Amino acid sequence: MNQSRQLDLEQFLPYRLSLLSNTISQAIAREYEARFGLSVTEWRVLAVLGRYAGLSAGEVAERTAMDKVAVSRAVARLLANERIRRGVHSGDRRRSVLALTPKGQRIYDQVAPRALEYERELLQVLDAEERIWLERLLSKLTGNGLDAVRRIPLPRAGAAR
Amino acid sequence: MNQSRQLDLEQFLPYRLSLLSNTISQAIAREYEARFGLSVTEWRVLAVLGRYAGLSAGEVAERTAMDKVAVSRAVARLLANERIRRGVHSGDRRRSVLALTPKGQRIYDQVAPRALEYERELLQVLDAEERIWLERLLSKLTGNGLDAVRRIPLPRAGAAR
DNA sequence: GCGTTATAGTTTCAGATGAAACCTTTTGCA
DNA sequence: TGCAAAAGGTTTCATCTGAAACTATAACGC
Repeated sequence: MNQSRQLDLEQFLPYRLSLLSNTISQAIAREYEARFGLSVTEWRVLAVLGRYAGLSAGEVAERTAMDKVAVSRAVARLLANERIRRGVHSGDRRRSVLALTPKGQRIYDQVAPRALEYERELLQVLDAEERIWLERLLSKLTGNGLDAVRRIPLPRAGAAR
Repeated sequence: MNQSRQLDLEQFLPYRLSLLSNTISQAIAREYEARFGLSVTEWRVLAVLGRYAGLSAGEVAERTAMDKVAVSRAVARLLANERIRRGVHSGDRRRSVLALTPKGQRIYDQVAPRALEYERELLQVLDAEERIWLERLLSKLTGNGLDAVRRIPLPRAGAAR
């Protein structure tokens, strides 16, 4: 990256990651929106429920790394479109129990293979060895890397406001 | 990644990238905001101008991968706080000529090393070989990978709306 | 039991965002 | 020249977003 010292945005790791990630996400999001009227948040909820029916809103939030407000809103829209249904947990009436409707299932069945195709296409520019490294680097950065970043202390104020 | 077929959000490359990128960005953004009252967009503009004084708004947009609306707003706020100044290009009065003020420069001088520290901290969990691969993978994915994704054709409608 | 605290989820409010419309200056060209 | 089209930026509008406040239910401590 930067051979350290001067900061160059184009070379700055967080910036590069953000650029890569946003470009990919937007390309996919555009298609979800155009074909199914699905936002990214709705798509994530759908994807998780397609795999694990019966989750509560909170559990969906965990698995999608969305906050509960975002989940609540995505769920509301999916319900309005009858793509999911909501029941109440027996034994805890605060908890919801979410699952795809047949309509939601049909959308999921179309969207999921599409998503995998995007992934395949992206990975296709990498050879086998590179893919292994990618997996390894992603895991390491997501695990230890994020922990390290989170441990960085805020420096003493010095407010240059 | 997915050994293909079933879609599992946690294993899905675009999702993992987005998660990693957002977590890092948010950690840094929180500090910019707390210490300098800088949003990410403002910070990006500042970073680019700290390195290349005299750019126009459009040139800033290119280098930061922000759209011109976002740049316009970030510039407006930075101007209001007297962190940058704006001149008019001699010979093209549509064009702006942006540069840091001394105040902006002082902030840049504090923020830039901090940004590099975040990057260092993140990279610290990787050994030398891994860093080389990271560089290589990022370049490849950002170049060919994104091209490949962009080439994916939209499938015939089939609207399951 | 019964008040206090915690948890699941929704709503509100205020700020951020992107697309499209807009204004101004410049460019291309008949 | 003079006018249509393009380019640099800004504003508007409708939507999205997160934090904090709020509602309803459940769990805890006595």
